[in-house]
Amino acid sequence: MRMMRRKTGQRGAARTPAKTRILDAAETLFARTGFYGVSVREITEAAGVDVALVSYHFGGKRELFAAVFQRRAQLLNPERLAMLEQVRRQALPGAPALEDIVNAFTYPLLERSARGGPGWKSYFALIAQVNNSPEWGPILMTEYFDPLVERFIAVLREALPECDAREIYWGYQFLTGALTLTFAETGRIDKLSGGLCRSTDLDSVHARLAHYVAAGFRALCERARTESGRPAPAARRTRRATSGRTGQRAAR
Amino acid sequence: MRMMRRKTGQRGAARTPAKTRILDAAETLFARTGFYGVSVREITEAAGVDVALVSYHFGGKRELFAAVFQRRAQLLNPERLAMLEQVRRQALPGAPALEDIVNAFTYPLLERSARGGPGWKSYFALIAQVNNSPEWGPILMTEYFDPLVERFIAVLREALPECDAREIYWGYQFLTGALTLTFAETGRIDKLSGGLCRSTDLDSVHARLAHYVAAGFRALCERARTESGRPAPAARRTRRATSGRTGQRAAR
DNA sequence: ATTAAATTTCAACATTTGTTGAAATCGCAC
DNA sequence: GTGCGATTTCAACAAATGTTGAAATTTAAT
Repeated sequence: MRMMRRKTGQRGAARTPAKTRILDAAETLFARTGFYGVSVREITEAAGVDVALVSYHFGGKRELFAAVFQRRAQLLNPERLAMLEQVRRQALPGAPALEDIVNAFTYPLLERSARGGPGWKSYFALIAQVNNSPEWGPILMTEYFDPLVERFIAVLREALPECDAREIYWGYQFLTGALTLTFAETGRIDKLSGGLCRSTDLDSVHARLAHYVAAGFRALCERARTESGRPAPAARRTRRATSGRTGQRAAR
Repeated sequence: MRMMRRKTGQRGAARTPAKTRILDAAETLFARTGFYGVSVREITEAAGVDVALVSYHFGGKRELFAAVFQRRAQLLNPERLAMLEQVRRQALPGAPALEDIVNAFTYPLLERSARGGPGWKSYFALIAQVNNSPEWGPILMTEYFDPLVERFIAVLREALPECDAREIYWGYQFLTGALTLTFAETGRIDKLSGGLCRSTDLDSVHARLAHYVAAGFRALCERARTESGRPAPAARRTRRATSGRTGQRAAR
């Protein structure tokens, strides 16, 4: 006889499969207190599922952690890549504006975190922690995001052809740092600003980050062009602060 | 009867007190795998000290964590504040350059992480994690750093008098994100750049970050000034990407 | 040398940790 | 229904968790 549909539906019901429920619960809890801050039992209880199923479905706690990380990455990255290529295509025969490149990098993330539901929100909070973790960062971020990042950096280089590659890498690093801290949504900016800004207001971030970062990139390239004379490690100078000469403006 | 000298050291020696050794070991290990990733026993074994001493000297594991966090913060912040005031004084009767303000914020940190010894390095890696943790960030960062941050933001506002305060708060948030990810030293930029950039090369960061951030701040203020007409949440726009008009340069 | 306080040691505590096998149950093609 | 593989349950494992109280030791002032 014909089986009924499947999925969550009413009646015979067949609720979401255990594997998915575990991933969902793990996502939430890992985002809250990190890998070691949650026990397998807490996860399975939150998922309404037996403890042993973690080993059965994933092999172990670490593999579950990686699975959580991978699940949404593989949804996200193709979309980001497509957006990047679209931006690139539209700018032909020239290179796209820096703002547009950065935007293709950040927009799919900000959009899902803002309006994709609580699962996405947890996921990005988790990324914020992993990205800043010496233990997990080099493993998970590298494995699941670096191929995409390399493509982005290539396009950035096209858009800044006379710029030393190192400036681009550092500029990208500053970008990720700013972006991931935003995802952490610790509420610190709320307190600092007395409620004027809200961590959860990712539209505000979307309106600002690309401008901020693009200007930063340009400043780095400019600096490299004009200051190439002095190697500029600085760090000795007890008295004068470093700056370049670009900044006197406000003091005049 | 007379006991022999002490223990390890030769002569009167008086090796570092247990409390300090615990803090040192905890700093290293917490930085590596976070609060839950290390047991009290691992810490005390690394410190060469009995387990019970953590409870005796600090009260418990959580209090130890906070103590680690506080120890160097109280060394750091007065110095940063002094540098900020010095920068401010030198610029009178005008306001300091943005680069100099940012530099007063970051230089004491970068300098210690680069040349202050392994303890400082661990400390900043720990900060990177705490700053991006929804669990600890709002507690520890706020308590130990926000008074200082408020002063910095006040000076930033002096330097950008016509700029909406919100731009400054967001600009600051992007700055901390970029800075703390740098402290994490995950080695990701090393792989990405094929060895061209090194996470540990904080002099490179020092030479770049202030320029990047200062340019970012200016771009935010400029955006607020010119785009105030459209509320600019965007997020719809399928075609045109955001950019301003500044970015065409490379495409020409 | 005597004393009292501060520090360190030791052993044990009740929980909780991740993982595992064997049994039970389910889904579904025959 | 029968049978079979996939999934779930249950109970238990050894190891590790943070904390504590009592005893031993060290430290420093008298």
